[in-house]
Formats: sequence, C-alpha cells, structure tokens
Amino acid sequence: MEKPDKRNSILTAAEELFSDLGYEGTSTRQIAKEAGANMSMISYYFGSKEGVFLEIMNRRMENFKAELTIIDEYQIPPMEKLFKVIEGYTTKILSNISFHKMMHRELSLAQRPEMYCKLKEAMSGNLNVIEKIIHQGIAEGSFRPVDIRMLIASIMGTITNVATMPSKITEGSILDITIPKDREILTQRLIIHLTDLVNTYLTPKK
Amino acid sequence: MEKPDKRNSILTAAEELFSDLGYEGTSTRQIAKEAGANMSMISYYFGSKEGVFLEIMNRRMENFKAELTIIDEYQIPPMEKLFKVIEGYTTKILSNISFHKMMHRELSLAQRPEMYCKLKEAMSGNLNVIEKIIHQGIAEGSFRPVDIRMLIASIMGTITNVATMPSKITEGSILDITIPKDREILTQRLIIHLTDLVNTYLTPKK
DNA sequence: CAAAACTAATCAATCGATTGATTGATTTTT
DNA sequence: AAAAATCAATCAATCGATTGATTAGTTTTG
Repeated sequence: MEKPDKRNSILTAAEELFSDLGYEGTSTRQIAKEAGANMSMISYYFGSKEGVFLEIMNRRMENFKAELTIIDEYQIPPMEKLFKVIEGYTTKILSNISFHKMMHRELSLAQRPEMYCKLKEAMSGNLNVIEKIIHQGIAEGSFRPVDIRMLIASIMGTITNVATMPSKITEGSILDITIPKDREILTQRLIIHLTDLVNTYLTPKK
Repeated sequence: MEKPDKRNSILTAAEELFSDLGYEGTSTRQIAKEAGANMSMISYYFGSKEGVFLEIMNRRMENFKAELTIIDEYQIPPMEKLFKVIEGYTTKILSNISFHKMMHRELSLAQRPEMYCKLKEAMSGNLNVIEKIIHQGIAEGSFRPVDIRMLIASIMGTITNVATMPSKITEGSILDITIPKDREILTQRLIIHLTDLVNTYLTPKK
C-alpha cells in the first residue's frame, strides 16, 4: 500500500514552484494541485503559504551549514583548505539549485525579515570561514595580499552565475544544468576553473 | 512650474518597486500610489502592469547595449580591451542596480518568454564580445589558455554578487551600496579587484 | 474481544480581501 | 470646443485562508 504523504509532496512541489515562479508568483492552489493534495492541507501542516516557505528554507539551511567549519580544522595548507571549500561549496550549490535560487531571491528582495536574518547569518558564517582561510594564507606568506572580500565575491559569484543563469545563455554550449549528467560535467568544470583561478591568483609571484 | 509628468513618475516608481518587491510582489495600486498617479493612468499610458515592466526593461536595455562593441574596435592589446570592458560593465551595472536586479530575476524566473528572449539576446551579445577578446588574446599568445566561458562567469558573477548582495552581509564592511558615495568607492574597488584578477590569471607565466 | 471514543488526515465549499483592469464622468490643456 | 489627461467607482477573477463534514486508523473502555 502506498503512503500518500501529502506533507512531503507539498514541500517538494512548493520548492520547485517557488524556484521557477518565485514566491509571490506561486499560488497555494498551484502547490496543492502539483502536490496532488487539497488546499487546506497547506494550512493543516504548515499554517500558511509562508509556513511552507519557511519549512523549505529551514530544512535546506540545516543541511547546508556546518560542513565548511570542519574543513577549516584540517591540518593542511591554506590553499588545500581553499580547494576543499570550493569543491564542497560548488557541489552543494549545484545539487540544490532550486534552493539556491530561492535563497538568492530572498536575500535580494529582503521581504521576510526573520528569514532574511537567518539566511544572512548562515551566509556570513560561511563567508567568515573562507575569509579566515585566506587571511591565514596571506599572514603566513603563502598567499599574495589581495582584497579578500572581493575575492570571495568572485568565488561565490562565479558559482551563483553558473547555477542561476539559464544555460541557454552560453550559446554554443549544449550543456543544460537541469539535466543531471550535464550538471555533473558542469560541476567538475566549475571546480577545476575556480581552483585554477584562486591558485593562480593567490600564489605569490617568484 | 513643475510638470507632473505622471508617465515618468509611474516608470520611476515601478522600477524601484519591482526591484525591491519583485514583479508579482508589486501591485498596480502600489505603483500608482508611489507615483502619485491614479491607477487608471497605468492602463492609459502602458496598457497594463506588464506594459510598464516591458517599457522599463526596453528603455534600460537600449541604454545598456552597444557600448561594449565599440571597445572591441579599439586598436589596443586584448588585455587593455578587457580592462576597458570590465570598467565599463562594472560602472554601468553598479549605477543601475534596480534594473540589474530586475533583469536577473527575469532571467532566473523566465516567465515572460518575449522579454526573456530579448534579455538573453542582449546578454549573449555582450558575452560574445568578451569571449572574442579573450579568444584573441589566447590566440596571439598574450593570454594563458583558460576556460573562457567560466572566466566570463567569474567576471559577470563577481559584479552581480557585489551589486545584488545586501552589503550588510559583508559584516564589518560599513559600505552600503545604496548610498551614492559608498557605491562609488565600491565600484572603484571592484574594478581594481577584477582587473587585478584577470590580469594575474591571464598573463602567461614566464 | 468488540463496542465506543478519540485522533490524524483529507475533502469540497466558501470566506473576505486583493488583484489587474475598465468604465464613464470630469478636469486640464491646447 | 476639441483633445488629452485625470479621477472615483466598479468589474470579474483570483488570492490565501478557514470552515464543517468525512474517512480511516488507533485507543480506550466495558
């Protein structure tokens, strides 16, 4: 016997719809229809449309954080740490594009102050780890002195650009990030590019 | 004597609201109120809410394009071209953040196919200019061979990251991109970082 | 053990509020 | 006076949310 489990199907449907159409662009009727559930199930399980949104964000955020702080503990050179952070971050984001789109829109619009703060907090937590690593590298002389915040903007921005930009925009490229196989290829290509970029940029000239 | 010019005040109000609240998150009543105009003025001048949106986007896009193609014509080394492109692009985007936010959301959501195509076209036009320059540099040996598309993603992504991310996220930084004076500082800092980054990354190792 | 009581999950129907848009009358400009 | 611009009032449609009723599964009771 199959379990309907409308609760999860609502979350799944809502995440995709929010990601594709935006929060305001998605109606509770669409969510219910897509989830194969009755509208009232949304209120029943999550209280409101915003409740669904918050549940999705909180879930994904929990799964997202931490990870990076562990890498910082490793006893390896800063450059190796940076590589691991880049690999971890890229993989995470490219395998959760829907959430990443939602998150970015949330930070850009800044309408739900509570959620905004949570995201900001989670975000700057990750930022600080990266900043610390780069700072350490510069201090010990294994990195060139650079504008740390701007370099982080480059790293984050590159990943976001690949993740959110419609792949069709890169004309000629047949890769489509919505296709799992292509996404895997893109992920590796992005990791290679970013590690090459920061390595070249941060390695002191002889 | 002041001219009411409701038409323009509607466009101005709508651009800011669309940028802050998103397209679906903005109501025609808000636009009218903010513009100090009657609701029906929106239909009168633009036909519909979407008409307002399209007018804003088309205006800004016209103003945005071209510029880059001229740079490509200059008789200067590829690296100098790239610097000029970066400077021009960065300045343009950071002085039109509202439009840039709208544009990115439009590309991310892809709901109005017609507008989406226009934006894609304008975007890939700019991309191709940059690609051509980098390609030329690699061909003549003044650039290292790199993943061109990914490098472009880094350049664009960095600018977008600085432009769309709430400045508060960079804790410690007191710079607020919404304040003109701070924005000017950030713009210069961003240009310096990007030129330094691409210069270091593209210059062949001796 | 079986009847009764309770609970979680689901549904169709409907609520008041808000949406984008339009109307016809009125004012301003030319 | 003709044209252009503006207004208050109103439209049908859709929004998010709630209601009361129903079902199925579990617990408690006698």
